[in-house]
Amino acid sequence: MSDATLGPSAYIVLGLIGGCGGGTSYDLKRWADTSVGYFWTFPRSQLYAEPQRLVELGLLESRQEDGGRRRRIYTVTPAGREALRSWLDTPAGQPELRDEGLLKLFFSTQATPGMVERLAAGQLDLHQQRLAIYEGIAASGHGTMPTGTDPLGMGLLYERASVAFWREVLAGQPGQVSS
Amino acid sequence: MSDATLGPSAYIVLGLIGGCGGGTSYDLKRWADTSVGYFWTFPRSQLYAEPQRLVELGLLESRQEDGGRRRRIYTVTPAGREALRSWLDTPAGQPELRDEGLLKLFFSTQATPGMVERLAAGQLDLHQQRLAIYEGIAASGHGTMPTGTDPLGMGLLYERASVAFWREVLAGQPGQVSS
DNA sequence: TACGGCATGTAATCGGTTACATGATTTA
DNA sequence: TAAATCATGTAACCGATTACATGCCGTA
Repeated sequence: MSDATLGPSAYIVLGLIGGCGGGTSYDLKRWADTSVGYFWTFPRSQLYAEPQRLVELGLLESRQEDGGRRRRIYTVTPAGREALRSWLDTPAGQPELRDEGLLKLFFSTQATPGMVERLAAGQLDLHQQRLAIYEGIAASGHGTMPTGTDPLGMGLLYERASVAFWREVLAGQPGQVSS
Repeated sequence: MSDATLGPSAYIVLGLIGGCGGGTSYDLKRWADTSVGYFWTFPRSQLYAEPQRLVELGLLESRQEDGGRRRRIYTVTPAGREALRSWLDTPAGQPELRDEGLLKLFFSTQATPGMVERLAAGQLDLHQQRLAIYEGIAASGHGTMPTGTDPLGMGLLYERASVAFWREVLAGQPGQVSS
């Protein structure tokens, strides 16, 4: 039971469905997009494949509508709830930045002149946008899910750090316009 | 040329070999472990498979030793250098946190009592260790690769933010020992 | 020359991504 | 009722991870 070899996305599905008391793959997509999707994305098709796997493992139950779209509505089984709890209690490993922008910065000595400046400007822009979104959510009180509210806090810290970092990189480049 | 559908690991290989003027898969592993590996990891076998793909694409050349271990030594071709440059000049996308610890925190309302405290303690520990490593590298002047030195700066900011964050989470939990 | 560990690779599997394809509702 | 969009899924491919398997080299 609770085969330890499930990936994080399996638990995301379990957690989302468990937290909302059941839903369809399409529901999952919408919930994810406005919550966990800010720091962990995956393609939509995953949200169709993963629940089926979980049904076969006995961690989810699916009920199919008769008429209309005949969509599948998933709910978590007791075994599923237990599997989630057990995963939650397993110590998490070291997270990785895995930032393509940093990667490019890392290899920038092999690049065309001016590349770092362009990169930094682009990254700065993206992080500022994301920061604005997070600040909006924080100001409006909360996200959509019943959750320990804190991950947003880390998001804010991370985006602020990123903005500061890329601004610094940009400032270190020759030839940037003073502003 | 320079098929735009190569993954980041392909460019890591190109960048590492390009930066060091050639080497074996084993060399790649060692270089990666002490540099880019701090924020972007992959299994060792990837460093054997990826170069072969790149040779077929004409981005790397391989020369095989005659005697001894008969290992393959890779060097970057002009086309490879060009492909790397072109990738470096492509704007990078939004990075994701993809932090399993945050994921668990996010779903912590469905967990066993005390889980958040255990999680936070574990994460705090990991981040403190990693921060100490980065500070050591920063103090000693530099890493092993000829590179734009800056990614380490982001690593420091990120680890400091993480330490602050998990400390905060821990402080918000009932029942922790005061220290 | 035997042994231990360093070094080097291959094979099989599997999750994740892209691309494709269709049906249901709504609204003009 | 036609068009547009929302919603729902499947199929095929490919990169990445795990597991397996073996060969060289220094040293005792």
